[in-house]
Amino acid sequence: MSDIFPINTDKIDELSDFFKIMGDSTRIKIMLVLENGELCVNEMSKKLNMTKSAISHQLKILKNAKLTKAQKRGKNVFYSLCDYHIKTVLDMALEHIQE
Amino acid sequence: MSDIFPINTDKIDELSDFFKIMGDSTRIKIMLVLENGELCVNEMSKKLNMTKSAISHQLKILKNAKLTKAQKRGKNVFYSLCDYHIKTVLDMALEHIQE
DNA sequence: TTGACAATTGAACAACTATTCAATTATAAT
DNA sequence: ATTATAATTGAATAGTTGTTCAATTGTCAA
Repeated sequence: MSDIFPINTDKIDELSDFFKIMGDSTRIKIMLVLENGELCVNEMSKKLNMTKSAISHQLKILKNAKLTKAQKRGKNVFYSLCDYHIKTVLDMALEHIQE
Repeated sequence: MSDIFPINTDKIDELSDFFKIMGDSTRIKIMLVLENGELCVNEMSKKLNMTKSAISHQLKILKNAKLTKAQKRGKNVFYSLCDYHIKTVLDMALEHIQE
């Protein structure tokens, strides 16, 4: 099957996995509030009006996907975006939906 | 909640819905084989080694999302990508995962 | 040490999704 | 008309996923 594709099956899975992670409004919101700089779980929880647990679960997914990184300081864990590249993808997609 | 975001909640839902549709390997494969030009369901079914039914179900989703369009000629229905813009998003995401 | 706050964790539940299967529609050829 | 091929459809199933809830861990202050 791989001969008909310009990219192989593994890459396709990586691609769809990446989009799967982007395909959740809670995770999108988290990434958007992190665009202005790092935030702890508590602050995100308030800004997004969701439980800390729900946020934490999604942060774990984002961290595993290397989209966010965490830094513990005192009682708090501060999260930030892993790389700025992700903003380009978000902007690209935004451009697409509002054409 | 909308005041903390640069974009409103409806746009966020549109964004995540878009990524949800991209977040499936079958649909990614379909879009990739369509990059070289239109194909009918039968041809896609053979190229992707999947049943026509499975392909057809996913094509319906892609069509509803205006990512593909259909044109009936004789017994066949030929599908093609709606706009070239989607290729840019795919390439962008590919760049992201292989950095 | 005790109490309060921050964050994580795992189980449970409900909601959603992709594929399969069988049946159906539609077109073309004999 | 009948047969064969192309495609769609809906129901059913199995698998996945996001949130809630309760319990737990870790840290700081009194």
